[in-house]
Amino acid sequence: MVSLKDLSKRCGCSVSTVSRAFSNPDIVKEETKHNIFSVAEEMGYTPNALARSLKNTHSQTIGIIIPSIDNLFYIEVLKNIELELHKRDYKLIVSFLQPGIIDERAALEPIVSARVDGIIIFSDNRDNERYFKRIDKQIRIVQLFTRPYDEYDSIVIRDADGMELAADCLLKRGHRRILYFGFSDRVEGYRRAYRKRGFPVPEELIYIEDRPLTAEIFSEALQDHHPTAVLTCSLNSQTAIQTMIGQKIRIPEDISFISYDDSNWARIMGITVIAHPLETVTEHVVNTLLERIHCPQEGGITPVRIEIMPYLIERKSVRYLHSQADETRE
Amino acid sequence: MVSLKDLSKRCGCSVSTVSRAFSNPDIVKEETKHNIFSVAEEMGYTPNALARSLKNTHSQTIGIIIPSIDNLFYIEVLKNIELELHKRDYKLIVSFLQPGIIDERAALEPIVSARVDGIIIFSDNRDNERYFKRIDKQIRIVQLFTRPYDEYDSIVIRDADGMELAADCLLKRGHRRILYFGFSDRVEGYRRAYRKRGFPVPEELIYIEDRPLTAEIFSEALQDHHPTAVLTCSLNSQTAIQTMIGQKIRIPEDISFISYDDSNWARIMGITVIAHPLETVTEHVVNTLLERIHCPQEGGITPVRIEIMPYLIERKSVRYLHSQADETRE
DNA sequence: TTGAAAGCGCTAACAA
DNA sequence: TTGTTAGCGCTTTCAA
Repeated sequence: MVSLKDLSKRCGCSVSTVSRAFSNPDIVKEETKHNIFSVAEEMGYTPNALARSLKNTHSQTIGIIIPSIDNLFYIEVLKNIELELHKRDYKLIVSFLQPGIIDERAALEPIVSARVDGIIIFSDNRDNERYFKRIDKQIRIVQLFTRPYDEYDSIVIRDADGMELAADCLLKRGHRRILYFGFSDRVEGYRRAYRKRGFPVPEELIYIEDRPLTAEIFSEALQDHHPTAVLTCSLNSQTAIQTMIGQKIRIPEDISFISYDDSNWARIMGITVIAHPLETVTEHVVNTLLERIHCPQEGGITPVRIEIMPYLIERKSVRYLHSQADETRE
Repeated sequence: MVSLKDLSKRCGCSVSTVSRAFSNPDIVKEETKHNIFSVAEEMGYTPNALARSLKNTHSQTIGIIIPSIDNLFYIEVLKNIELELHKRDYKLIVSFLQPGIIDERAALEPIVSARVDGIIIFSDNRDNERYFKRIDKQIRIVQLFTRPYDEYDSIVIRDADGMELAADCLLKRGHRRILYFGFSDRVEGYRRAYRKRGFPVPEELIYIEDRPLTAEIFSEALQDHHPTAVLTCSLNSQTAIQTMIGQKIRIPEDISFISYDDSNWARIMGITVIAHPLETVTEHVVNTLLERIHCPQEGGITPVRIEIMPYLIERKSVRYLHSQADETRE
């Protein structure tokens, strides 16, 4: 590939002059510069970012590690982050996790090797604490959606509050028997919604699951508790809706439904959801990371902790329950 | 960050010995090697891929450019390609296109600058032919799903054949009035299916659209033609299904439906689809690309052209139309 | 305004 | 088995 040296030969000037023409054009004579540019164009020169990065101590590259969880939101976030980084002249190295095959550590290694300027992670545990500690402080790290490490910057979503929003939306419409399938860290919002309205929390309707929900478990729960509404998280929501469709349960006529996390199918089917502000997330991630990179503060860094509030998108999956009588009739 | 030089000082040997310990361990004495490794571990050494790539002439990096079309299949492909590349010690630089903001050319530049060993593109035109021509032959290019450039390797899907599969599935079940919304390159399959069964092709039911379908257009078509079945492509499918849900049209009781391209929502809603073999695609892309990289054949390269056959996934969105009588009753 | 020279971290040919 | 040396393509002092 054509290098500065090749250009310099054809231009009859030194390599440094050619270099300056690209990286510091102001200090080189118009004429020389024009000549260099036209020769560069003619020879099809593209700067070698590898060499440049080696010399400078930044690579204009960010690494991101996407967990295997099949959440479309991650992809939206990925896309938006890449778009924003591109505008700011950063490249993105992407690595996906795969349980049992590619773990965080395996994903991290090539990224560190590539001497990225920053890394975006979604870790939900400190399993690789030792490895993380070894990553040079030069490489900035920001945690997205989770906060296992106190020492890094983080952008997280206030999921419990989001869940409260969802539960309250249902409560407000007269629902009392709301079946909950989700993570333990969010259930507090569900309980809070009941308490704030002065209703007893129906603990028997709370299913805290760390593993994906199955159609069987869901059907059983439906039969056992006769809920008027269902509130579930991401992957669980898919199982729930699929099971209900299979059983010809109409939404919202038979059962009302809110899904935590927006998705394509929820939009298509008119399911009310709790969504996350994509642009806000992107903005915070990129800003936080790049600010750290451009203004490196050695020594005691206080990690930035940004919390983002989810919001409710009302569609057509929640029915208004007028009275207790109505509820009994279900 | 700690370098080979740092290690060599602490180990009391030369930089080359340390280098060999990592890249060619067989030719360095056990003892020396062990010492080097333990010191490396202790000092937290991670090889600098930038420097290595500069010296060698490959970067173990592939670039991929994802079009803005909101097709989940691209993402699945992306994920699988990354997973496979990771296994083979390649990193992936991802760039998304954004109409009017980031075009192919803008996406390509940093990737070429990063001196990737190969590029995966989804171009559907030759708009950037001149720029492509300038990309050093050292960087291998493979086109995925489309084939605008004759001179590069390509992996494409036999979409017309896939469409024939879909149309025939409907025809077989007694449907004759199949509304088609899709791209012009696939419609031939639709026509072929009719012809093969000896039915006249209902040209009035064919809507060839290059722009996304709107709910209005779709509703009108439904009213005008009273189809018994609908056959649509990717994004059009979403509009179609959403419109039908909105109008309380039952699938398949009122109208049968097949969507070209599988998706999450299709799975959830039990929609019969034409799907693409993800693993086959991934395998071919990665193999084709890496083979080219590892066995560079200078001079007249005959581009590889791989065609992949889509397949039908039958779910529950196609109804059996027993007789003409049935059809009239619709 | 330009050039010469050193060096970023690594590899590889050559010599020892 | 190891060390010396040159060089990948670039930037950046320092000097001219």
